[in-house]
Amino acid sequence: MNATLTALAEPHRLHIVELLRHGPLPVGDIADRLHLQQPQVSKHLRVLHDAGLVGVQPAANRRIYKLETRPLQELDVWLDSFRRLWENRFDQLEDYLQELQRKSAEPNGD
Amino acid sequence: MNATLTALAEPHRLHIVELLRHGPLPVGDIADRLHLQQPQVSKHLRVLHDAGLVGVQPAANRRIYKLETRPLQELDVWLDSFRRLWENRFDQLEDYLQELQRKSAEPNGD
DNA sequence: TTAGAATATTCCTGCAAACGAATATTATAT
DNA sequence: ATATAATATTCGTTTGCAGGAATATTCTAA
Repeated sequence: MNATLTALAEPHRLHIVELLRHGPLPVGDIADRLHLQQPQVSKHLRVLHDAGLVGVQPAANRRIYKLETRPLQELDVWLDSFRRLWENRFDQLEDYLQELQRKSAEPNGD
Repeated sequence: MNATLTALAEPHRLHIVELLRHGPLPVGDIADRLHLQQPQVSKHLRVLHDAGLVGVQPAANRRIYKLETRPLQELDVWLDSFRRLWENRFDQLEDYLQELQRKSAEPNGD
């Protein structure tokens, strides 16, 4: 979980993940599309790989990276425990009650 | 998005968010339950607040922090674009095809 | 107004991470 | 074996946090 969030918290890495969503890519292509130096891409891919967010498949001279969905699924599960907070609309009710209280305390709106 | 991920990538802050999932809390209570110094909690809350992940409501001497679900909803929406990758099982098919290729290339299975 | 509780901010230090440049590694082709 | 392409790693530098300690702020109560 933490490794996943840490990996995704870096803008370039997030971008790489979004790029790989459309299919596997070799390192060079990623570097080209993101306008990054190849070494930086390799380093970012290493972090993503350590976090389990990408997998590699060697192909001749190149290494094809592809997205691994497991960590994203875990993130999804984690989010699920919060989902009812906005689906059940309990927060909207709370906001509404606060709004009422605010209006009664200060009749002059904003 | 990036602010959200950056904020959640810190273990203590993630813990605070999980704590606030069960309801609003004043700073002191958070510090107690997480065994953290109050100043550190205030600083983490500042980051969470800047990211829109928490809101504050002053109450007398104290400041009650509560979870804001908007950023988590955005994260949910972002995840949604990846969800079909594991729901449609295209990746499993890909794994299966790779497995076949691996076996035919090396008959002696590891 | 003064004392005290709850919270926020500042200053400092240490550390981890990102970048650029250079170099090393791995694989292919001749 | 050598040259070359693709990728990975290392090194040095810089920057951005996170933590601790101290201090400042804000609010309440008398």
